Amino acid sequence: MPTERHTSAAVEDYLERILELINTKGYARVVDIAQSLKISQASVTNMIQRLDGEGLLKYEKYRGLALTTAGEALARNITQRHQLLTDFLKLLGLDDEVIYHDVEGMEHHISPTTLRAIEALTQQLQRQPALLAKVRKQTDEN
Amino acid sequence: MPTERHTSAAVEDYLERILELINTKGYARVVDIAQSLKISQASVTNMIQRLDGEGLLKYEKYRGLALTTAGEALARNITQRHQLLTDFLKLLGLDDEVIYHDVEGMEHHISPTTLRAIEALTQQLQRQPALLAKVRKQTDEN
DNA sequence: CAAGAAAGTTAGACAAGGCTAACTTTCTTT
DNA sequence: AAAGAAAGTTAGCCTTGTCTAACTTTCTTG
Repeated sequence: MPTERHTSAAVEDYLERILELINTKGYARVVDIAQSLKISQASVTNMIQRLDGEGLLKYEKYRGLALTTAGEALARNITQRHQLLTDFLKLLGLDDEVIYHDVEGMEHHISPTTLRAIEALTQQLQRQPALLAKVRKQTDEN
Repeated sequence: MPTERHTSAAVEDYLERILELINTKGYARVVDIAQSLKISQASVTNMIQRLDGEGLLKYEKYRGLALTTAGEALARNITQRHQLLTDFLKLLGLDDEVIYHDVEGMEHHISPTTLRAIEALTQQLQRQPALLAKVRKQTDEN
């Protein structure tokens, strides 16, 4: 049985970006992760070593890294949360910048149950363009 | 012009609880705040002194504290975010426990714009019991 | 293929926010 | 009003996650 993970927001952010880099560039170098998260390379090296210790990725000094099964599962999970929340907020007609910022903050604090509910809601809302129009209008008022 | 506040999640949590205590008991003692946030009294004393320094509350050693205008404004703002998010999730039929947990995490990361949109959505959804029923059913499926 | 550039690492510092233990002040109770 | 209880404070420590500066390894390129 997979033992319980108690991942911090920071760890989730790292894994999310690493997966994204691997998916888009094929690999994730320290320098890329640092740029993507807007933190120093030193900080990345540090965290990478910790994540290796925690079995979330395999790391070879000066060489490179790859997510383990556990790490990838976690990364995919976060990515899914990110995507679902983004889809939901997009539906409400919010700016991409605002969406990105808020999702980045909220994604670490949403439980599976709530996520499911929002997924269901998003699905239903997609069939209610009139209702969505009202929401958008009301939001933009002022 | 009120200078920009860059309050941490921790600061927001303190202010929120302090306002809640004042509203329900009429005052907020260190021991109450500690119990409410499930942290030690020492930590509370520490933070209280910091918040006094930042002008968010007025504090007299061994005596008591009161929110300043700025502190109360902030506290009300957080409380509003909390309430709005709670109302929204309640509509989706989620458990109180889940709602509480998720709101507690998310409330610190939601921008005014997104909050407005969710407020508008909540309002519209209240007139769509059939849609909400579908969402709830879909959420509970397995 | 050697030297400079780029990437990666290490060491040491720092801020936030939490803790415990020990001490002080205030409150309560007799 | 004195003593014990409750509340509050201080000091010192810890963890997380960040940083800069200095150093090492790897890559690139003439």
